[in-house]
Amino acid sequence: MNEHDPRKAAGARPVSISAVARRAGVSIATVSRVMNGVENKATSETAARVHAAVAALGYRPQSVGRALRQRESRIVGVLAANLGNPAMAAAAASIELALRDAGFVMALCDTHEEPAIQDEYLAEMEAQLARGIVLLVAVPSPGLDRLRAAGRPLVFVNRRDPGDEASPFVGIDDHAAGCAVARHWLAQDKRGPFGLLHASLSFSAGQRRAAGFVAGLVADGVAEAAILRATGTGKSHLAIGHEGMGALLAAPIVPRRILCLSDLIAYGAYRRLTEAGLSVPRDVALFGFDDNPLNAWIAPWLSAVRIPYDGFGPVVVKTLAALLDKGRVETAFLDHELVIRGG
Amino acid sequence: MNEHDPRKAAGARPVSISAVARRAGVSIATVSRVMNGVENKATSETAARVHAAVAALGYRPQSVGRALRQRESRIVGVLAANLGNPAMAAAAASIELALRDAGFVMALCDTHEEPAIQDEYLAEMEAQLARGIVLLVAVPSPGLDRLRAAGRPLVFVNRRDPGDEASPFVGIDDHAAGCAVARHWLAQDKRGPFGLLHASLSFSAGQRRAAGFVAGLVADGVAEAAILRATGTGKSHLAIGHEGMGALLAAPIVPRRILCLSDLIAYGAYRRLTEAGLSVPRDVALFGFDDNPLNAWIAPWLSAVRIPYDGFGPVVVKTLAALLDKGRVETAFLDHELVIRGG
DNA sequence: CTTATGGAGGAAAACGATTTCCCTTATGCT
DNA sequence: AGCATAAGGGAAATCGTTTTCCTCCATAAG
Repeated sequence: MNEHDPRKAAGARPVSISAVARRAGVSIATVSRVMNGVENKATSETAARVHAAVAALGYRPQSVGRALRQRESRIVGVLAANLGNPAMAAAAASIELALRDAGFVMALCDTHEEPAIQDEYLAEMEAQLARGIVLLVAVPSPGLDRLRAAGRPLVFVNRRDPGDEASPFVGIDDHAAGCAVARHWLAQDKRGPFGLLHASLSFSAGQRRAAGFVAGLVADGVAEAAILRATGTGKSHLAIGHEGMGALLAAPIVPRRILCLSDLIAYGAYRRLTEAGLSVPRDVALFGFDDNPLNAWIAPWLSAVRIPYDGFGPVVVKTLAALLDKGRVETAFLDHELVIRGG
Repeated sequence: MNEHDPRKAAGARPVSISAVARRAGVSIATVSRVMNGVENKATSETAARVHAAVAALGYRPQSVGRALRQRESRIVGVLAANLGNPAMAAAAASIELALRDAGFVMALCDTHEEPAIQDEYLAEMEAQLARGIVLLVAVPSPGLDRLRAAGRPLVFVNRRDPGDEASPFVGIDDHAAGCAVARHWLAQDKRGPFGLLHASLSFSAGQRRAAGFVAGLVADGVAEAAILRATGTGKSHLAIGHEGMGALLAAPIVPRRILCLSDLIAYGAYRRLTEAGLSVPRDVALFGFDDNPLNAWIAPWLSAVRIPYDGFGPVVVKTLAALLDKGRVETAFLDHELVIRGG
């Protein structure tokens, strides 16, 4: 109702706790205690006066003051490997929401899967006294080793800690998911060859997905030789899929069913197939991993293992909270789902 | 070469400036000055001792201390409307890179185009003493009005400040871009009707794009009545495109060329057309806006106005720097480009 | 020989919050 | 009455920096 903005009247400086204390006629200690809901430290009458002053001045505590004193800020760093991947963006959005609900503030970064950039951000998060760090697909790096050794709260999402598989982790059971794809295809037709397109297999997620897929096929009698693997160069999964698909096309018998260890790899493969005049999924069926939200709209030709990124947030925060409050290391597995499209 | 991590030996507390000072045998003031490169305040010999101590202890200044003293942190808040849109994710990535080069730290948030969430983040950025705030597609909100009135450094990207068109802005010339699409289509065939699918037109970007498109058509003799507009409900551009396309399909004559004011709207329209058994672009041609990086891989049926998000970063930072250093309000227009696909 | 001048560096005061000691007062119990 | 206890609240220390004074010393100019 009052159109006058108190913050402007207060001058260039933002309203500080001492201004509130002065206006309420109490000490800054009392204001602090009321703001933080400390019990038995203020009569309801005093608290009301403080709240009135806070409202009148539009006071909001500055995070830096608190962070300095407590040697800990409310920031939680989220280091994502590639925000250009809609699946990761979805995961980040979900995590952000959950963090905010829990009273944290997300600082989101894109590491481009570069150890140097990851280290840069890890150091920056330390400098900001971040409460914890969430690594949405981590790469090995010296800084990561340092923080792990120092016992800082780290939560790994989607890809396990490359330095210690026992670190807190949130993700799906990659082996089971790979296996499920194999079973799904075998239920249709047991004849190979099958294709497997992957990026670097030096990380846990890819390894497990591939291993599960192969294990699933082999368990049902498919020969190892009937599983053709290919990859590409560089960091872009799109380019890797494109290049890897080129390699598969050069095989004596081109696989008619190809598992791509990420949606982006599948996109690359799709383009390569289109360039070769082949139709997806009529000539070649592709199976992706992630099932990012756009697939339903523009990739009706792509089946995929759906990773429930939308639901990651609460689980990540719960895992982080367990680490912070009780020092307990938790690993949470979420359920995947096969989304079958096309045909 | 030394495997012993100095930070662990220092105990739980991170290395502080006083530890460095002690080790170097100087005062903390001198350490601070050396770290900040203050001239004429230390002999090269003293500076060398300080640097040696910094290296030995692995010291990195804590941002909170500095922020508290200077009443300003190195954080720049980037509030994006929707990170699920790959175009925005690309813009955010570019901005992040440029900010880092300039010595800032990005804190990225997703406002979901909700005024309440945007305000929440604006307030949080204030509490963090953010150096500036970049709004990657802003919505009107009380908090935004407050910050603008307080003269805080705000840079608007892609969509102008809904409260003041004169605020610093980085984006393309939307009117010219809309006009360019019209001319492109008229050069092929002047017969209508034409379609226009849009989300809310209460914001500058959409308004200008639509106005430019219509102006371009009308200027070449197309009747206003031959331009069919449609939209949908809700916030999701995907759903809006889907629903709006449904409306256009109900028209007496279905437009064979439809401009969608964002790629996501085009995706929604694509799905609706596919559901109706129509082929894109054979039966209906779609033109999008943004041309997000995935289009080249999986949307070969979509022509689009390419907005050079990859190049936004340096321009945004330059605009922000002009605002911070010289208090100068700049508006930067980047060149768009028509990307023609399919057919 | 005095007196500016400027380089080198230390002591201490901020910055805005939280938190630890205190001190006062009121209440309940013997 | 005497005393323990607890509630209510203030003064001041503290967190890690930056920055303002200030001092000391060497050199150059007069």
